[in-house]
Amino acid sequence: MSQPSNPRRSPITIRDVARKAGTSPATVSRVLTGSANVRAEKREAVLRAIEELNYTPNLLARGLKTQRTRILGVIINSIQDVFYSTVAKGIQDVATENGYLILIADTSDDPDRERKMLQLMRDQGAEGILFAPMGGNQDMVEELLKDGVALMAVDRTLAGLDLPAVLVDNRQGAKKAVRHLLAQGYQRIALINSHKPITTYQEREQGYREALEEGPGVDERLVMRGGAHLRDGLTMTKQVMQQVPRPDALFAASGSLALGALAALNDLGLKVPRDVGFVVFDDFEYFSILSPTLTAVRQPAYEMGQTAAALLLGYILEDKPLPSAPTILPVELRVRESSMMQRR
Amino acid sequence: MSQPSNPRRSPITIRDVARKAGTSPATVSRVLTGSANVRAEKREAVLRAIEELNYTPNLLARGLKTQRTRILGVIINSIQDVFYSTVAKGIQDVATENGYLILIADTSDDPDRERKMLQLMRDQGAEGILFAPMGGNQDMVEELLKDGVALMAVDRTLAGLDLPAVLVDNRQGAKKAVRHLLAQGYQRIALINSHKPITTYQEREQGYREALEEGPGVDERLVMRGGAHLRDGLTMTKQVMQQVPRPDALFAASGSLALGALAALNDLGLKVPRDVGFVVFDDFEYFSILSPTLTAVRQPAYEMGQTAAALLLGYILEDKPLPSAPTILPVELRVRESSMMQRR
DNA sequence: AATGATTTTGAAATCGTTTTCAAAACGCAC
DNA sequence: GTGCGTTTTGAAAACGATTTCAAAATCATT
Repeated sequence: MSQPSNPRRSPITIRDVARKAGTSPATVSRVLTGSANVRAEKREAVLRAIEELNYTPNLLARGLKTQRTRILGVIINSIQDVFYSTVAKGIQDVATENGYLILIADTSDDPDRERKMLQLMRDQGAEGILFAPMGGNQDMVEELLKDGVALMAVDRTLAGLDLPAVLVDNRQGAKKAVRHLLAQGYQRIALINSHKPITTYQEREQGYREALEEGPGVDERLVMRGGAHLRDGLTMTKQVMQQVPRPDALFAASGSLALGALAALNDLGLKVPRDVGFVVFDDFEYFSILSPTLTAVRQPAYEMGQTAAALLLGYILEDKPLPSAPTILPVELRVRESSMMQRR
Repeated sequence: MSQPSNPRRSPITIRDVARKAGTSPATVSRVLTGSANVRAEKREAVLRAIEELNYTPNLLARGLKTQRTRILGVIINSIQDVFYSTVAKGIQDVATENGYLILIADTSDDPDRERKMLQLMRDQGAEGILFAPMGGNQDMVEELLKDGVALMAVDRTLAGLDLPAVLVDNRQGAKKAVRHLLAQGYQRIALINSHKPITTYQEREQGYREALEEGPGVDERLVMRGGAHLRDGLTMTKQVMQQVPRPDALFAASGSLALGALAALNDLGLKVPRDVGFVVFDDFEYFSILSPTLTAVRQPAYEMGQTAAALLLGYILEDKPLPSAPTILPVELRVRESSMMQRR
């Protein structure tokens, strides 16, 4: 590996400031951090020198010494996904409010990548890490927790570990959605879900089941599980629509699955909501300008990021204990056209 | 500020490894970095010790000494914006390929925030910074360039500085869009644009003008400029639609402006494309499932991030010179229903 | 076996901060 | 002016790595 010759960091250090201000680095540090009092005139000399030299402290050096890097790590499935990028935005906003910067990485739901990123962020000195675990790394997570690394699960969690977490009420959200379809008069409600062992999908399915059990009961032939991509939603939907009698409504457990499902219905020449009612978990902005507009479960993504970051920073900065039970945020059903049964 | 007592970083250091392997830190460092040869048996002892102690080097310490932090900064307008998060994804992918992690921050197009973030990332040891400048900080950017900080503009740039940049061909894209409308038979094509002094908007307007000058000429009353938000698109559209004779087509200079414009047309009871033709700069995934589907200029966002990061890392890691002229990526017009004039 | 050339090694300096710790300066009372 | 208690200060030791430099060990050659 060649030794690159190009950039040099700002060469001015705390010694330069000290020299110019006619004092020692120790004193400069004291005015920098306010950790002890320094005589007014000296303080001003230092401040002046800082100003004139345009000095800013090297945060790496400071971090090395103090363990306070003011960096938080964020690991999510995909940064392009608007749900997660909204969560990230929430995290970022409270982070910068506290002078923190965020390292971000996505995993594409690959456990090895998650592992690598957890390690890397820790080594880079992140004071805390917020992540949406996809399972498969419980051993490492446990290890990290034991080592005292400030960890916080967002959106998803890991069963069996007492990992601090901020989640949304997936079960309740799904329940609301399905109850709503039932109330509209739909009877045979299919679930388009992912089979991935991720808590969100599992909880949504649970909610679906609970709602149906209050009424007509669950027909296992209508419970579909597959990949998490659009194309998976498409194939599952085509398949489930072959049942006789045909399902008269669909509950899609995620936005991508929903888009696939809609494409499938379109291919099959079925109209929403006339032929099939439709509700989706997760509300994208444009669902309200599609036609038909889509009934959806809205998740408080931004708030989730905010509260997760606030709790973690409270722990890091003020030693506030992290809640031992997950914080669960309520979701909201946004009723739109796609679930409005038209009586014939 | 209270001294928090909670976490401790992994307490095992290179000395521990050295001790366990019966050698010195220097040698451990040598096997860690491969910077010099060490006798096979010793190397193995070291490797074994590393393994057993589960040691990973403290990257802060390393970065302090070597200036090589393996961190890149990314500063964009909004991380929730799918265009920018796609750019970020492109950056991230080549970053992690090279063992780099990215610090990310958004600015909401606030110059002060941009300033602060540039400074912060530099102080945190970012080896390079990719950003989409909104103007207003040329002084600082110039300063940073002079200090030898590896900077790279993405999507937008600053005139007058020779700032390395990777951009898309906004002018050509707009030109294609407007030419297409003209070819479809539309005559009075209005522009819904932002007045912000950001290069992308300016170039798009330029392309619009150039295309019209090839044909019917520019009618200044049809050139609207306002804020960049959905609501601004809405008001501008309502306003421009009062002209007599009414515009028969709209070119929206951004996705948000387009959504506002569509809402306005809807309010006015005008149908696309029957009453007004419609093209938008920037293609969102769902434009192809709206009805009507929207004709749009697709920008290679992911590729833009990739090339920008690749160029910057080439410079940082291999001393490859940065191109002195901006790299300009081609865009593509995706023709869909909204621009299809129906002959009556 | 002795010599010199070459590799391999470890002690110590360094990166730029913060933080002890003990000395210096100050304030106040007599 | 002396003495004593406080503040204010700077020298030096961290933090955890890498790198220089010279000594020690190895190898090759005779």
